[in-house]
Amino acid sequence: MKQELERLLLAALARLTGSVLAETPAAAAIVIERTRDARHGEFATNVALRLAKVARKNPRELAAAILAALPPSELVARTEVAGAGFINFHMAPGAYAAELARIHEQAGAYGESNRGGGERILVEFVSANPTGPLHVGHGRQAAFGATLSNLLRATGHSVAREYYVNDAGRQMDILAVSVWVRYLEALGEALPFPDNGYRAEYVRPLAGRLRREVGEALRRPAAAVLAGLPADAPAGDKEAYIDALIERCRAQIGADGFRQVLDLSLEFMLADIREDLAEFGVVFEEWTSERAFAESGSIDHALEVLRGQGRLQEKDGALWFRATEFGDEKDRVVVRENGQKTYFASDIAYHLNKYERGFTRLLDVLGADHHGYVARVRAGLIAMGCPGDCLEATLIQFVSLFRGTERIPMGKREGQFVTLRQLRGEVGNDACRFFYLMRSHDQPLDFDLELAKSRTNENPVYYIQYAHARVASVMKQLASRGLAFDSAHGLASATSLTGAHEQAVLSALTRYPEIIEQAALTRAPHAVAHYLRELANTLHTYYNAEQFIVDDAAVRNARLALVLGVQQVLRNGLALLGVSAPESM
RNA sequence: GCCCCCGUAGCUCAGUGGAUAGAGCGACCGCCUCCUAAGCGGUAGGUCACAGGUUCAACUCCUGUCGGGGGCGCCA
Repeated sequence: MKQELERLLLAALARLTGSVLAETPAAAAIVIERTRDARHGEFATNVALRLAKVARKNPRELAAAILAALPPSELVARTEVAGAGFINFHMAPGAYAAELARIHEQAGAYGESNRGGGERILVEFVSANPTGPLHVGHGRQAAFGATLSNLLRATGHSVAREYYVNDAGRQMDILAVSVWVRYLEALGEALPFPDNGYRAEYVRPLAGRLRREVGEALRRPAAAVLAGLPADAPAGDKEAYIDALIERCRAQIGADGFRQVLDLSLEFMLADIREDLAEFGVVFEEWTSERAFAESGSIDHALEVLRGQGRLQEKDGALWFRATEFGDEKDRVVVRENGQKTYFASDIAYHLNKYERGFTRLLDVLGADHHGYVARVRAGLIAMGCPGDCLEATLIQFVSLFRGTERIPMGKREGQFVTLRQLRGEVGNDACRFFYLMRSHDQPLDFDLELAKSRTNENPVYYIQYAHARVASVMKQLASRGLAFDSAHGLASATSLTGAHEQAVLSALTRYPEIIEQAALTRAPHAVAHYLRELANTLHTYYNAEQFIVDDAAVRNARLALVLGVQQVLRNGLALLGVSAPESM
């Protein structure tokens, strides 16, 4: 409906071009909104107010001129100039009936558009280090990234979802050495666990697996492992200690042995993460390994591009990227004194690679702690000749778990650690996805386990699912009375849906495409969650106020067509969120 | 020191520069002889942190102040 009005307005403005207006405004300048107050009609636009200045006319006069030039449409019952110069549109009942018919016809595709014009977007999300299971914070990023991808697809973008696996670097070494120490322990060697190691429980089964695979081949006496190592925390430096321990491990079991432990750990953790996400309904087109990426020479390629642009500089034995020339607050090291490429070098190389693969928009879903990272990577991209605005980062604020009013402590390195899997197991996937998406991403999330589990009216997930199930229940009731829904009859009679409740339902229902478009554009999946609650509310209200299964066949079929339309839209919206739409509850 | 996010009803939060700022929960009062009461209706509850600025129009944009949360300083 809104699109039709936009088309009409644009036509009117084109007609006025040359006389009242110097030039036709861009389509993007036309803003049509739902009205807050039904007395102002269903839609309103402020174009006259916005164009008044350049047209050198007073807004109300301009609005009247626009209305005079507006092509006739059977969807619009009446228009008016209101207030300071708003144009209000009152829709004809036939407009809603036509939209309802469209819902029935398009079914699962209702709400989709091609606004994106096939733009190629790469959405990178989760990308958690494979050094442990996903925790509840990653869960929020997973739900957000998956739903945002769904929204972008629904609005006509070509979307690829990607997980960047940080399988190179020191954290993986620390995991490997942690596994090795647990393995030695299991074989009876007495040695302390490193302060900076991965202490959590999931490391032990990894050690068990290593033991099954290699037997005692990688066993070394504790005395040989520990001899001459610096002191660990608290007396010494835990970083220095773990680095020394990693070196000792390599010396004791050889580079191949170390690699074996590392690969086994990596494979195990990655399989765990992949399975966890799949069970959560989150899938990726691509899992990019940082290690494979580096070995392919792509980082060197990026550094060559930078060098070619004259953006690199040697200083203090290290190689620097002059990021300050691109708005970053300081220059950045890309190759350290010891010859190792930095994480930053690999990051900008990876983003260059995305761009070179043909993606014109790189969307990173990141934890809120990564905010400093964005300006750096953007600076790198610009320096390498990519448009800086192709990179867009969405920062996801943190999640706190509550059991009622009691906060559940979390910490990654410590033993206590609430995983996504534990959370899903406790509250279920549906509540999990919905609760994660209920709040704006830049709002910290307090996730109440008790609320998410409760089967009461306090729980918004069930409220929406119940509305869907209720319609299914009505249809069962219909069948049990020996009646059938006549779709053609119902849609033809839909102009009779003029009651206040019916109007409210129709109004909410037909907003769906607008919500989807807006949510995709502003990267705001929570708008869908809020909308679905409102739509469910109109359905429940209508349900309480009216009988749907009545004797008059025209009324009955029209009402059923309406509630089936609601059910369809609820199903479509829940699908975007990754929440199931049950037939009964 | 620098950076990011937030400040809206008792609580938790919505609100792409528009008309009288909304929802849920909590509180209070009502509604099943009826398609699922996991539901519905009503009442009460507001200096949109504060001060300037931009604008025909500011909860919304800009600057500053105060308050809360988080991050950064060749670590990944």
